[in-house]
Amino acid sequence: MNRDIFEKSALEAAPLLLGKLLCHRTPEGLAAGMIVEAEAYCGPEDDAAHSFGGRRTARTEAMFGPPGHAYVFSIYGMHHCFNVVTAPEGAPQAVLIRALEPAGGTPLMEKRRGLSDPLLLCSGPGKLCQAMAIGRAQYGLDLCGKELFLEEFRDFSPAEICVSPRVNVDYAGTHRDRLWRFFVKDSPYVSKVPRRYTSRVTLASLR
DNA sequence: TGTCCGATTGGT
DNA sequence: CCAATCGGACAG
Repeated sequence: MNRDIFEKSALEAAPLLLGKLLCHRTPEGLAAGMIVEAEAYCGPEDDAAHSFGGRRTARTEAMFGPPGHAYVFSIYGMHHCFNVVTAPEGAPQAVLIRALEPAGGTPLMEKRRGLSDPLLLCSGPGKLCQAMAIGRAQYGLDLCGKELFLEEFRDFSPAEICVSPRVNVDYAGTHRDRLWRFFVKDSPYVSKVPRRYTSRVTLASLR
């Protein structure tokens, strides 16, 4: 995929990433899934972002780097989350990929997840990292490279994209209720159907 | 070094 | 609702 989409702000890039294929080539084989859910983390001003206040540490370093690279972090001592770094270098923004619709290498995903229900393979940020074998080793990888990369797949019209508040960021202050989660309308592969959500509205109204 | 806690998941 | 389980952030 062309890098220009990654140069946009996280808020602009998140909905555009829906419908793209996330692919991971490993010695075990190729696994791929279509992105159906993503959240924007908007940088220093965003209370929910790891880069809030400009926090720059070994963990968040990738977010400060050039766009189109992987920001992977571990959580709860047992899961990983995968983000696409967006915005120009120096602007620590990222898009959390929250769910995929399996699209290739499904047997490999089933083996890694230890289950076969396609609805449960990648319906959550931790689940998709396990299914795709994304972990510490993929931290910082260039997503325009040959190992972990995105590909054009299909497009969704604004009418097919819904928004809701982000998941599990109640700790965040003023940005807790921002409608910065984007997902494909009626997709059974979304991590969880939010209580409240609306059809996508204009970018301006999201701010 | 010590303490605290989470952008989750799976089971009650 | 709740526990699992540990790397990372930060205070001292």
